[in-house]
This record gives sequence, C-alpha cells and structure tokens, in this order.
Amino acid sequence: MITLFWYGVNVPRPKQYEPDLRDRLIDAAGRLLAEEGPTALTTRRVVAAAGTTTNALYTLIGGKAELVGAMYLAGFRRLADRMDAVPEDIAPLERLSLLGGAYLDNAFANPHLYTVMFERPIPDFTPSDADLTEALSTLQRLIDQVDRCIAAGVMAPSPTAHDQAMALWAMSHGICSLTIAGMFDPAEARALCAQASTALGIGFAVGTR
Amino acid sequence: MITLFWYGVNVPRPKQYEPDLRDRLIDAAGRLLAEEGPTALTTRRVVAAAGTTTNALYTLIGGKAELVGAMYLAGFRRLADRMDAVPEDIAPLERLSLLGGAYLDNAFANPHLYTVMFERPIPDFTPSDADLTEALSTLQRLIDQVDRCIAAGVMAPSPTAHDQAMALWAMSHGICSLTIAGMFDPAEARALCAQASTALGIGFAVGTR
DNA sequence: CGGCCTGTCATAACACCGTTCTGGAACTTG
DNA sequence: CAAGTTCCAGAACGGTGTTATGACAGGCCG
Repeated sequence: MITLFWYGVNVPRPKQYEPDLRDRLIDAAGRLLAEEGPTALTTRRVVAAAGTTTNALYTLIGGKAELVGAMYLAGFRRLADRMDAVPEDIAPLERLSLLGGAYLDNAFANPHLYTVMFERPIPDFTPSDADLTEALSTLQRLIDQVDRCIAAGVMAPSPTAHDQAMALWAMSHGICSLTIAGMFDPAEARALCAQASTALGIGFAVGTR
Repeated sequence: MITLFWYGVNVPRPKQYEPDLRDRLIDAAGRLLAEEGPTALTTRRVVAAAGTTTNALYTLIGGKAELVGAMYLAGFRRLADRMDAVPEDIAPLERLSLLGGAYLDNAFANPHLYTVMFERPIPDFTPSDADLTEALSTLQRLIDQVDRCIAAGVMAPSPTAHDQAMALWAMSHGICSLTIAGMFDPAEARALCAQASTALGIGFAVGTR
C-alpha cells in the first residue's frame, strides 16, 4: 500500500529549538545590508551576526536568494507603512504630493534596501512572479490617490488613473535611482521631483482637454 | 652616481602582449554580460572566452573592477553613438522624441549593459567621479536638444533647459529601469514614455505662463 | 512509557570566485 | 651569445554559496 498523504498520519511535528532564529537571521541581514551594502551581505557574515551557522540559514530560510527575497518583501512592507502613515483628511492633491515625498524619504533612508527592491544588486536573487505582484500591489495606494484626485476634479480623467500613477511612479523612481547611482544629490532630487510631478499633472490635464 | 634615466641605456625592450588581447578581453566580457548576465561575468570565464589566462587580465586591465569600468564607459559611448545617429534636419520637437526613442532602444537592446551603467549589478565596481562626469556628458545631447526646442519656441524657456532635460531623462530612465526589473513590459513602457514625455513638456509650458 | 521519525543545527567539506605568486619561456638589446 | 625584462600558464590563497555528515531534541504511535 502506498501512503498518499505524507502529513496525514504518524508524522511528528517537532518544535523549532530557537523560535526567533529565523527572524534573527533576517534582522542581521537587514542590518548588514543597511550599514555596509550588498557586498557585506554574505551568508557567513549573516550567520555570524545572528550567532548561528550556515546550516540554520539553509534549513530555516533556504539560501541566500530566499534571504534576499525576504528583505525584498520587507522593503515593500516598509514602503507601504510609510505611505499608510500619510494622513487621510487632507486635500487630495496635497496627499498625493505627500505620498511622493514618503516615497523619496523611504528610498533615501535606506538606499541599499531600495536597490534590492528595484535593481538587482545581489545577482543570485531575482523576484518571482508572486514577489512582483505583491510588490506592485504596494503601488495601488498611488493609483487610488490619483483616482481620488480625479473624483475631486483636481486631475484629468484621462489618461486613466493607472497610467497617470505609473508615470508619476516611474518619474519618482528614476530620480531615486539616479540619485542613488550618484548622478544627482538628494536636495536636487527632491526639487526636481516636485517640479516635474506638478508639470506632469498639469500636462495630463491640459493635453486632454 | 645615480642613474636617473631608467630606459636610457642597456635596457632591452621585450615583446608585448598580443596587441589586441586587451580588446579581446573586453569584447569577451561584453558578450558574456549580454548573453548570460552579470552572474556569468567572472574573471575565469572571461579569460577562457578570450583564450588567455587570469594574469593577462590583471597586467593588461587591472582586475574585475577595471574590466567592468571599461564596459561602463563603452556603454555610454554606445548610447552616444545611438543618439548621434538621429538625423539633424528635422523638427526640434520630433528630434527630441527620437532621442528618447534611441534611449529606450539602447536600454532594451542590451539591458544588462544598461544596468551596469545605471545600477550596480557587479558590486566590485562603482564608477569613479571621472567616470560619472564622462557618463553625464553623454546626456548633454539631451540638454542641447531641449535648448534648441526652446530657441524654436516649441518648449517653454523656464524651467531651464537643463532642468527640463533632467526631468525627461529621469522619467525615461525610471521606465527603463522598472521595465528591466520586470515591472512593465517593453511595449507598455514605450507607450507610457511617449505619453508621459509629451505631458511633461506641456506641463512645463503651461505651468510657467 | 519507549522507540521511531523528523526537523534543527554544528562541523566539515566541496566547488567556485577574485587575486596573487612562482617559474619558465620568449624576445630585445649590448 | 649573455643579460635583462616582459609575457603568461599553473598552482595557490583566502573567501564565497552550498551541501554532506551526523548529533540531538522533541512529538507521535504502539
């Protein structure tokens, strides 16, 4: 007889010895990435910082790619938190601008994490399709706010909220990316972003009337 | 007595490396990067593809960082060539749009090289200040064309040509970067870029009148 | 309650990486 | 020809991600 249900019967579930070891590993990786950049993110340094050994990383997380994947998702969660911290009860256009500010703040507060989210500084890791859709879902906040601006009559109804939001996002990301790459300095970047974002909004409104 | 001129007397001039070995190494590295991405760009694979040994790479180029540096500059030269191939005798605004198209073409034709230019896929390499200014000088073509558009009266004289060009560039780069990261697909990216660029131009014109 | 199974984790090893060392061959010059 | 210098193949070094080996802890079934 062949057992079809592997976890159906007679399979003990042993506990994890140190329940927070997985979190400790991910925290240590995050600290290493933030403080010393992608080159410092080696399995050996991570496990040493977490006070354990390589094998724990492999049984608890799976490998370096999965470790970076965890930080990838954590990065988007952090971005989501920052955007959700923007108050609700303000003028739609002003709130949209604050969301943009939060985006730049997030990028410049931890540039290494930002590159993990949007570039490939650790070539072993490329996000899965599930990771990508989860990441893109964070940007729904931007689309929603553009929608509210359209509903309030302060932005044009065409192109679609999605397209206008994507344009705003691409612009902001471009500025963040080039700034992190050393092409702009942060102050310059913020001014440029404010200037260009309003121009973009005006252009969309005028271009379709 | 101290000999001051080391090559003055009695110094034989031994043979040189194969004169094109340096170029062969850089070509092999470029092919490897284009076909298999940054993970394939190892010194051992490069020297094997060029039919030589590690030592040649170190005496002729200096190391992996310098090798990537050569590709960094080659990437900007290639971008410059593509932009310089856009004809001169067309309407300024149309020429500006063709420059944007050339930018996207260049990015999508060799995305791995694009990431070397604007992201840090090989952590051993970060461009020097000299590299950065040389790279930024490529973008002067964009600024010049915006200048011509302003002179022709088809773009607003304010903000400065520099600022408008930087905004257009950041927008285009953002779209390229996000596309290469898997967030957009190339067709979507081209449409978005065209749409957003014209909106940006209109917005700058309207916002200052 | 005891044996077994299974997940947890330390130790040590493997293949590969960038880089450097060693030594011999090749070539130019006196 | 002898000397001196550069070229360059091979081995070696320290570091990387990953995997094999094995000790051990605890939950499940008899």
